[in-house]
Amino acid sequence: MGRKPCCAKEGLNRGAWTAAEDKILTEYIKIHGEGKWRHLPKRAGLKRCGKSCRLRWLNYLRPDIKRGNITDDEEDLIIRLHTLLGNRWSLIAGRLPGRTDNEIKNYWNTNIGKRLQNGNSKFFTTSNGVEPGSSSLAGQDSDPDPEFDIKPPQKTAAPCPIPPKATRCTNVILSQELQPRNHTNVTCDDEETMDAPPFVDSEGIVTNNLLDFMVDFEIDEGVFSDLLNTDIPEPSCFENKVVAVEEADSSAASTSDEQGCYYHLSPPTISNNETCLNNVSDDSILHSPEDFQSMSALMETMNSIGFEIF
DNA sequence: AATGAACTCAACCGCTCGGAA
DNA sequence: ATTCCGAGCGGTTGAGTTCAT
Repeated sequence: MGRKPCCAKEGLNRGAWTAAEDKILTEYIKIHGEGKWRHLPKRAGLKRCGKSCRLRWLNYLRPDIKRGNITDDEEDLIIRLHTLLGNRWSLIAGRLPGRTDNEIKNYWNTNIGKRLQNGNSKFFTTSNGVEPGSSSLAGQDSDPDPEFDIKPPQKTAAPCPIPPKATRCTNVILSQELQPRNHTNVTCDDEETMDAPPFVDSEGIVTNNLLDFMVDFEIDEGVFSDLLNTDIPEPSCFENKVVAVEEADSSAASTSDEQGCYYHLSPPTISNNETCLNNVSDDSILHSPEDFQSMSALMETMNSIGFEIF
């Protein structure tokens, strides 16, 4: 016996909204504001469930909704953020003013996802600037260029560096050569870093290399999604160099508190030394378009929240 | 022109989370 | 500590539209 659908009540309208219903809902929200969705239909005189009203308002009627095609810039940003965040559409939508999570989700599923399945995207570029599989968007059916054997983000099983739900981000590793100044949310923890667990890369290979040139910071009570939306008042206080984000092996965390929520901002490759960091924008250190994809996505995101990237 | 396939996207569904009681 | 409820999220559905034959 499953749960009753919220619109199961007899007499409620379902399906496409009429112009009249839109008008009623818009007028009501203009006067009374958003919220109390469950009671809204009755009070507004709509034969809809609250959930349906909420969705209609958020995805279609809101005045700040941006209509029209997704621009190239927006698409690039969607791809970058998806690389970073996975299918967290609302979070992605939050970075694209006027776009809704539903719209982005649909766009991804019908455009970008499909294109990536063919190993082809405007976003991925080679070191010489040539578009991988540059057969263009129109050439969706063409075979992917083996040189750019991009593994597209899987619909469900992709090992996204960020888990599906917002997770506390307890540790951020930044470049050592630049010391942070005081900030309310960030504390430097050099001593602990020296005793920090070895870095474990995505292949499960343990190395201490990163600790040679990384400093560990703790973000108190930080949640990664919050971090992405944070307005950092004094970006210069960080003066850091962030390269990429990678989930460390949670089993390497020293306390149970840290397990399952332990992240490193790290270079895309762990085999290089400090020069890797300094030359991170040099494509030569990137081993695959995938590296470029994830790194660029992170760089842009971190840059947008005030981190200095080089 | 007719028809079926493919595509798009608004809407729905089930689930989770967080706050209030 | 537990339960309830409102709200929000991501996955899925299906009606309408466009495209190909």
